[in-house]
Amino acid sequence: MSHTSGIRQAQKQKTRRALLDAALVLLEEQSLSSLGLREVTRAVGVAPTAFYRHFRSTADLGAALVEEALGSLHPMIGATVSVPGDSEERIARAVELISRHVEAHPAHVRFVARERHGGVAPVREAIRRELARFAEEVRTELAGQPESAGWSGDDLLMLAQLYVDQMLVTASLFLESREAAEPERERERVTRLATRQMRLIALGRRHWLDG
Amino acid sequence: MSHTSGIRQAQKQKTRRALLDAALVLLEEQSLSSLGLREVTRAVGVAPTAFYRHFRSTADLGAALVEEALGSLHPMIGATVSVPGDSEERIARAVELISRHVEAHPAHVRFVARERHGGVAPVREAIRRELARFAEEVRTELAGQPESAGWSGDDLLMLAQLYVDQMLVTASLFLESREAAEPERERERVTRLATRQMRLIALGRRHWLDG
DNA sequence: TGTACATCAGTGAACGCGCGTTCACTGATGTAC
DNA sequence: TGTACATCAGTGAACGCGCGTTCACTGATGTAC
Repeated sequence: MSHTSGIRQAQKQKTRRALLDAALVLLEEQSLSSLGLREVTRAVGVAPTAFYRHFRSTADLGAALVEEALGSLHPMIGATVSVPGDSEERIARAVELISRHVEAHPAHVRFVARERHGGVAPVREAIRRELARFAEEVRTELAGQPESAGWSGDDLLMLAQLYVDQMLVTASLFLESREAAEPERERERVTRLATRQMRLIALGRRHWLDG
Repeated sequence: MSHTSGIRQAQKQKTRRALLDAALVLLEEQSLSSLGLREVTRAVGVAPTAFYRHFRSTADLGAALVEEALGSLHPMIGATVSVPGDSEERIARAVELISRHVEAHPAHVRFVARERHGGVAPVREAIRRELARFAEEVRTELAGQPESAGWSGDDLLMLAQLYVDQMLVTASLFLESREAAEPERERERVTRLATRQMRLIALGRRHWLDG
């Protein structure tokens, strides 16, 4: 019947998943441009040649990881911006969401942070494209808020990009906090820092049209 | 006489310089964790074993590059923050300085952007330490400005870190602009974007103590 | 349901290649007298 | 200034190793009748 059900397809998906997961683990300690095909298959327990049934190269596997990692970031960014409440509540909730996302998907976050400026051009380009899409979506969210009355589309995109970059910086700090001597204390320090930075940006936003 | 003059020392320094320069060129297209010792010596035209007269490993060479790259970033950051004039003039001058720095040291900027979250832990750590030092210096600069009256040291550091991250984001955008279809147009777009983002942050700074 | 054939995910041997590292060396430069 | 010895940046051969890729294969799963 279906081409995507059946025992054979299920088994193939399972192996593919295992390759992606093994790669994510290996990429915690190295970058994509030094990741070896044999390393990945060895970690999974299949023959090196099995790799080619799923990916053309490790760069190709990397492209698949971009889609997966930014797919998981997508709902988080949407939720971060569209949270209800007053400014202060929204900021607290946004920082909380970023923190939870890092706890839930540390390998994905690390991968994006590392490969965003990494040595594999197509992967870098794929991340750049996805982040540009995110910024557009954030702009659309922002445009719907009463605080954005009178803003040009251009200025809204400027603000959206500032938010997206700030989210990535914050996510990266949360990631590093996991390896600190006292992770919980460090996580709280980052929460406090990110909250105040967001607050300052929100203040700037509020007074943007003052002049 | 001196241990650091003499023909032998001069020649050694020249080879060391050549190794660093060759590495910087190679690192435009890949990351440190995949850079090979033989690659570097081949590019310079010396035997692979000559490498060991200068560095223990490519990671060690990377650490030397951190020092060099952030040493060149150091005066730029100081100049960016301590420029005279009113807020608008200072912002324009700061963005201009970042743009010029990227034009003058593109390989250094790329190296820092790439390896800040790269796969080589000691290099990552060295960059983190240097950027923390920069943030401290920016805080000191900010503390001397009249706009900072009434600010806590903690809040000033928060703002300094926001500035440092924003500078790196902007530098990275200028770097990417060099590879755009129309580099000059793209550079102007980035200038306009970065200027407005800095302006928004400056607005937030001005109203930080309002509440 | 049973049979005969097609598909295709994963195998395992083999390949040529470039890697990092070792070692004893060479010969120009430096030093002591 | 000249001589005799020490230093040490760079050499070149050799090593064992893991890499990516090829190829013909196997055998479980899928399909047609």
